Order: sequence, then structure tokens, then C-alpha cells
Amino acid sequence: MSVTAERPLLPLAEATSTARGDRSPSGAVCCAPLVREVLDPAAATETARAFKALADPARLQLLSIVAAHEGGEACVCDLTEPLGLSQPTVSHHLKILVEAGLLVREQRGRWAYYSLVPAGLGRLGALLTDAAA
Amino acid sequence: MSVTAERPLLPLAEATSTARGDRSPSGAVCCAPLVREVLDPAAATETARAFKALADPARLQLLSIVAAHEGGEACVCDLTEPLGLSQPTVSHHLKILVEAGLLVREQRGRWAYYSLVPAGLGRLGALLTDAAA
DNA sequence: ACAACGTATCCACAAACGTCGATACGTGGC
DNA sequence: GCCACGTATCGACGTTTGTGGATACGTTGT
Repeated sequence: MSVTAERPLLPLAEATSTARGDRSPSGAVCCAPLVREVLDPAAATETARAFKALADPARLQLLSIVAAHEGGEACVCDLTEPLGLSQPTVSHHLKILVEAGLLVREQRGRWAYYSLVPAGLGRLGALLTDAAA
Repeated sequence: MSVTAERPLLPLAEATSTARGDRSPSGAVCCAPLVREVLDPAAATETARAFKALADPARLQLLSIVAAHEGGEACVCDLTEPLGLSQPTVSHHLKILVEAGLLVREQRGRWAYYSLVPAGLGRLGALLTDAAA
């Protein structure tokens, strides 16, 4: 469905300073029933899908090879051989990367050229570095 | 095995300026057999495993909840209820996050407290932002 | 020592994923 | 028009992954 998500994505809610039951070792008061700010399941699913695109060795190599090409673009035929995968498999991975907003496809002549989307990588990267701060 | 990887991870090799056959539309010279600099499969697999830890909604929510807690730590009992998952499943996800170097586990009393590892998030984030540059 | 509690491990199962061969689609050259 | 070529889609298969129930482990309190 080619999300091209433009959302906060993992805001990592800051601490709700609501005091949540002491953790005295005597009782079962450990688990305060307070509903704190949590990344809602919908956003979590969407963010997970973005990272899932990066969670495969073949796709990481694809990004690497595409980035290594002059012009930052490569056609499928440039990618099948160094990966040792069949052409349908490579096309499958490329489609996933495009749907994740990490690559763009441009049909030029008989060939389909794929190139990086820096903003896509950047968004996911910032998401993690912000959480690390 | 708890990798706690300390490696380059997706260097996204810069362009090898070796001229790679022209792409004249007449012949099949499109696919130059040149072996350019590619993220080797071993590194790709390891990097993929790191991102795989982030490629699940439940685990993203776990990170979010842990980060939301004061002190940046939470025990398993704090996590099962807001996620709506069973305790074994939550423990399973936490283990994966620990092995990925994104969480640390500290057994204190009867409870096991999990807290973020900013460096872990930061490493993965920098990896993407560097590639986006 | 025993019991209670929080957590981790084991096992099984359904769903999702990566892979490839066969095939269909789109483009360019004849 | 037809054919050749590059790429995408389809169908099927084996593997991996997420999930929960049952159970074992470690710690604390009696």
C-alpha cells in the first residue's frame, strides 16, 4: 500500500511523573494499574514495518550496493549477481524497500533504476538517536 | 550468545569510481561483472539481526514503556498488562532486546528491571543517519 | 525447610517470511 | 506485427518468528 509514512513514529513518551505505588517487597503492589503513555499499537505496527525492511541481510546489501553506484542508482541486473539471489527474489526485496520509503524506482528505457531516499533513512535514524538522547 | 556487537555495521561503501561498461541500449552490456565494494554477508547478517530486534510492534512498545518509566526502568510485571501479551511472551521479547544490546537486565530482589541502553539505540541510529548523508 | 511470588525456559502451533521456478507484463528493436 | 530483453507477479515450499500454556528456576518471607 506504499505507506510513505509521515508520522511521529515511536515518540518514546517522556516519563509520566505520576507516582505509581511503592515497590515494598511485602505485597503485590508492584504492578500499578496506571495506564501511562505508551506507543499505541497502530503506530508501533507501522514503525515495526519500517524497521522490518531493514531487518534482512539481502536488503541491507541492496542498499549498500545502490549507494555505492555512481549516481546512487542501480538496475536489478546489477544486483542479482553480487547477492547470489535469483532475479524474482531481488525484485521482491526491492519492492519492500520501496514500500518502506527507503528506495525509489524509476523506469528508464527497458531498465528499472533504484536509488536511495536519504530522507527515509534519516527519519528512521533520527527516531533512534532521539530515543537514545 | 549475546553479541553486543562492536563493529562498523553497514559502512555503505562509497562509490568505486571504476568505470563499469556503458549502458548503451543496444547490447546486454548493462550488467558489468565488476565486483564492487559490497557490505559483506556476515556484516549484513549481523546488522540485520540488530534491526530485527526493532522490527516488532511489541518490542517497540516495550522500549517505549521502559523509557517512559521514571528511572528508565521497569519490571516484567509492568509490561505484560499494557501490551496485552502473556508473561512468557514478554520475557521472550525482552530477551531479544537485551541480546540486541538495546536493554539491560538487572535483577534486584525478586524482580528483574529492564532499562534502555542509549548507546545501543544511538549506534543503530547513527548508522542510518550516516547512510542518509 | 517450606511456601509464595516473579521470572525464565521448554514445547507446540499458527502465521509470516525468504526463496526460487514458471510465467506474465512492459519496453525497445526488427 | 513479431521477437528479444529486463523486470514484476504468481504459486509453492521450507524456514523463521510470535505466541501462550505448562513448568522449572531463583529469591524472599515464614
